[in-house]
Amino acid sequence: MAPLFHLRTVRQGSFLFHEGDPADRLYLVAEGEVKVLKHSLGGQEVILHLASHGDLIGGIAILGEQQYPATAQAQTDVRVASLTGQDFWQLMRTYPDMAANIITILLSRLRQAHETIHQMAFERVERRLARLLLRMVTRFGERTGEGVLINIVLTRHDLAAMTGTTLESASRVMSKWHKQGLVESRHRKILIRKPHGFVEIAEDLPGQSSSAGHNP
Amino acid sequence: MAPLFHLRTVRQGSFLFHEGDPADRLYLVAEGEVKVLKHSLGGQEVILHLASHGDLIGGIAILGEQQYPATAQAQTDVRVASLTGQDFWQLMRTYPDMAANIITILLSRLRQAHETIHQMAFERVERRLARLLLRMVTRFGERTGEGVLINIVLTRHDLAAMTGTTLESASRVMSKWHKQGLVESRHRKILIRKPHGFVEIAEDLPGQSSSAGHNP
DNA sequence: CGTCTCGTTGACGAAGCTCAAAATAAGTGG
DNA sequence: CCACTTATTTTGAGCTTCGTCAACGAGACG
Repeated sequence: MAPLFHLRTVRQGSFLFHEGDPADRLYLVAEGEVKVLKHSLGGQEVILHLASHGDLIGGIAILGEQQYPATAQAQTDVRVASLTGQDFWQLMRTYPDMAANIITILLSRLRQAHETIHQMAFERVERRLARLLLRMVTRFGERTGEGVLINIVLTRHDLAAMTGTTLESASRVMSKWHKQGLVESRHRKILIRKPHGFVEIAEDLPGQSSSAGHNP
Repeated sequence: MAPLFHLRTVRQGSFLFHEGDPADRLYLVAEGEVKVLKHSLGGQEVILHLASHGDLIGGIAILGEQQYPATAQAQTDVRVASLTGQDFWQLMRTYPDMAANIITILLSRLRQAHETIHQMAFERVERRLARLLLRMVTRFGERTGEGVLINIVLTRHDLAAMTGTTLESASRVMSKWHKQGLVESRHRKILIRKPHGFVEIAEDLPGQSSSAGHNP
């Protein structure tokens, strides 16, 4: 089993692979965060997935397709195991339980992707961002005296790329929320002061702020 | 093996399950087309996937989640095999090669979903529609004397739901293309007269029509 | 021939993208 | 610690795409 794997450390900001590269290997994330993204012609990006421990990246290599359809970049320092598509199948045959694991992972990812499509079709930027922050809170949130800190570096650019909008729009919304006392920025990280406020925005609860119903 | 499966025929328009239903079974499509969709509060819908022979529907049941996150509706008359999540795992254990199959299917689906997210983030309605039609051509296209017929019933509503836009916008674009002699409607089906025209729209080729470059 | 679904078209407005510029924060080397 | 450089964020103004509301036309079907 050992020889099939190839362990590697990737520094923050480095790329595991770029869209269009020959898809020869797939990666299992052991530690850290990897973002999977796609670029537009104009240089903007969408983040399709933020992978953590146990996640599969570049799975397309399993299919024997020619090229990676997306780019993978380390969001933090990362440790990964990489293997070829062939070795992957070998591994599945040897340890059938792993196949079950992979299926589970893929199903979750698919559900998440569908959720994103749904949101992009129907929900406006503000709400998409609110939902994103709530998800980030459950994944990276740490209680502090002042609120919940999302303990990962997230720039406005990242937020925009994760919600399918522009840097400017993301900034505007964050800035508005800051004025309302909902969030705070702390060294590139986001501090949520009133988690409940975001639930109100994400779902359609009244809250006590600004515009009430949108259903005239 | 036989007793694990439960074969069923579903008539066009009927539902396999609705979003929110208890997710007790998953389905393998034997014949016909099933659309997987989600509704907005306002009653609009997005089509997340159009499943054909060999496809997996309601896979979420495998995870043991409580509810289906989407709705599945027969686009044509359909034959499906259904089984419980438990039986699914049983099946995987008995026929490990099936696991490989499922992984392959899920990876393709995930790639497609990512492609959709990318398009919704960066591309405008017209181009999304053009790409959709090209995909439909490769899947359901049949050469005829007048062009390529997409041999499946697709209303403007369907087109809108598949591209994440509104019925009106889809209609406007189709109508414009009709005037340009690119498409024709034939009993709820779409006839593509100039496939190459769509490639020009989908990619960013000049063609000889309307607005040229958008990159000033 | 009436009814129903589907498609077309127009007018209007708003969300959010683009372009532009300035302000702030974060690093860096001395 | 300060001066300087670079990255990030904020904010404004104008404009475009697209969604919304509304009305009408056309085909299908009993």
